[in-house]
Amino acid sequence: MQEIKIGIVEDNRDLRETLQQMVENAPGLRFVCAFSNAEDAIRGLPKNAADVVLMDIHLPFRSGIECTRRIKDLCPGLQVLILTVYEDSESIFDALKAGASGYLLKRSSPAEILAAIADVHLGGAPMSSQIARQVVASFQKTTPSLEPEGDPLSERETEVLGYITKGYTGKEIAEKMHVSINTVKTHLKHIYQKLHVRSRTEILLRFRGGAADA
Amino acid sequence: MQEIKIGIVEDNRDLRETLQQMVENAPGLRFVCAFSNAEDAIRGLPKNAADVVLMDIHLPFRSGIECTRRIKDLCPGLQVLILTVYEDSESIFDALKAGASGYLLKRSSPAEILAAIADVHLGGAPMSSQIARQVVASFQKTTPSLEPEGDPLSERETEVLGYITKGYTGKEIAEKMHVSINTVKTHLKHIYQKLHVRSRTEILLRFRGGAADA
DNA sequence: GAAAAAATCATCCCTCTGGGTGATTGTCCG
DNA sequence: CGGACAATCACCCAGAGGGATGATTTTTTC
Repeated sequence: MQEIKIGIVEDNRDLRETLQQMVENAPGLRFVCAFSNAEDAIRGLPKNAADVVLMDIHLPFRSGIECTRRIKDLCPGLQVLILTVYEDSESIFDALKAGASGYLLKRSSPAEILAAIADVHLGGAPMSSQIARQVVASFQKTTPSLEPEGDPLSERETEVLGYITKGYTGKEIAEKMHVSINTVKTHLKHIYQKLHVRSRTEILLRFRGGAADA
Repeated sequence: MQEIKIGIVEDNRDLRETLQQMVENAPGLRFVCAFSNAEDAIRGLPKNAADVVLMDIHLPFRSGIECTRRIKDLCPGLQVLILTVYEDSESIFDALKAGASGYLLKRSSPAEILAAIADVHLGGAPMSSQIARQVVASFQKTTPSLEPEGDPLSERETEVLGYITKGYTGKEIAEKMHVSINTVKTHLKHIYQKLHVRSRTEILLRFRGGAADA
């Protein structure tokens, strides 16, 4: 197998050089570049054909998350491994959303770090199962309950809601349910009231992920 | 710490009894019930206050995935750990969507199985990093490229698309972008042409997950 | 049996949406 | 310079969407 080419983005000089040496001494890995800040990385990384980038999540100006987003935009094939001190769910979560493939605690042993690099290069996504759980949880929200606990939808209303979330128009729903368009509209109004929304669009937005933002 | 109460759903008698013995002999775990098919499990599990259920993914009639969905519907707090022979991405993926908290290969060592149970009970989601990667990938689709490779959206169009996916109306977008509603409509028309859709609804459906179905 | 909730349908009204057509102003590139 | 493209705006039109109000029937519940 070809050597895995490694880039490093880390503002702490000691850690950066430690990582670099670790990579240089590891069989199967080749160190190709290192940067101490996001700007340099965004400019420099596309020129160096790295396979995997170790990215500190805490960078001076632009954060590692923003940097990850930009890098993945420029080089979609490149794998980003987030380096972090704390298992701060929030930011790791954001990093994954930004396109990171996994993450690594800075206190990990060299062996763990090398294993994670190999893992990510083989198509894995190294992460603790705590984080995995959060990702899975967010993932499962693609089919959430959607009921505001106060006023349950009636059977027919639930049915209409199902069609709405699948993108059917009012007319199509009326046909499928063998009722008039007016009936569908009435159900729809009740659904809107109960879910506190004012349009199908709002339902579609709630359905699968209020987690999406820029 | 309180003992973790374990339920088992597995049609193969040998494996079921092996698992049961393993649980009974493990400190910190207590075996509470076992079922050989989905129907019994769906009826019996709610009565037994288990914390974690080991669920075979291949069950005779109703699959373990469907069973998981039902169980999670009846007992949302209960954690389901999928048991599988193969790392079949597709079905593991579906199981996670159905509400499973993680999965376990049947060929895992007793130590690994016990570790996974402890993990899931502590809020983790045990899974191989290969599966984690797939979950992350699906997760990242919340902000997909959406471009059909043929005709890239212009800068302004991309901007409008961004607002659309956040649920803004045409009028609101016009205000935010400091242009007339007509301009927004024009951009919209071009976006529809390029993405081959005919409404915001279709965009919302494409955006985040064509993976969602009943 | 009476009250409450669901399901059914209708009519009016007004706004938003999506499609068609066309026009003007830039800018970038050969 | 001239063509291509992006961005801007306007007008028209048909239809879908959403709000308000009201009515009838069935089912459920007390």
